[in-house]
Amino acid sequence: MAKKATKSRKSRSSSTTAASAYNPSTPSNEFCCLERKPDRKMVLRVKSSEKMKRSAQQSVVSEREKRPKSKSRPKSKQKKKKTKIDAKMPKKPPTAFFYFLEDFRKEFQEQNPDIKSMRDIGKACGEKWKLMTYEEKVKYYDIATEKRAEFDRAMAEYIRRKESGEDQETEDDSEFDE
DNA sequence: GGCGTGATTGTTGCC
DNA sequence: GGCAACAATCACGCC
Repeated sequence: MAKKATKSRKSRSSSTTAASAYNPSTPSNEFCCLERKPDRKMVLRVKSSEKMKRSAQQSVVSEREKRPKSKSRPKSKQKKKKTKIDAKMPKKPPTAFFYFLEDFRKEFQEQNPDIKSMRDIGKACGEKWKLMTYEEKVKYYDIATEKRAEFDRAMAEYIRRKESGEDQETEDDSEFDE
């Protein structure tokens, strides 16, 4: 069954997410984010694209393989989102894989016009991704890194506005029940 | 008509 | 450190 963490984590993630873990005073020209430690202290964590790319190389070895292929997570819970998250809160930027998926989908549909299911495309894309070299992937990581930097700035701005009370209306708006 | 599902990997937040 | 949620996409199914 679903672990108890699932529920609590879920509710937490929808209310806190990156927003609460964000420090608006954080310089946004660098890749930074805050990590909340168990002692509730915020620790600045600097993330460079280099680190991302390094992790990318590791992922080529497919760390994901440790995870059960499919049905690893209850999909029924996955798409819950769209809940009471602030509508003005920036969305999580897509990962490098998702940018590749965009390209791949177009190609795949050209070559296989009869296959339209994202399930099949996702599978094929995942396999292709694993076969790709780091050099092939790096451009997508670059895009993802850029987008994340944008997300950082947008989030900082969002937090600033929220703290200054500019977004109080939206807060009210997004707080329907639950 | 509208919403949830499924399939993928990467990233992040929290315990 | 490990696990779960969420990011995009869209045909299809169900209510």
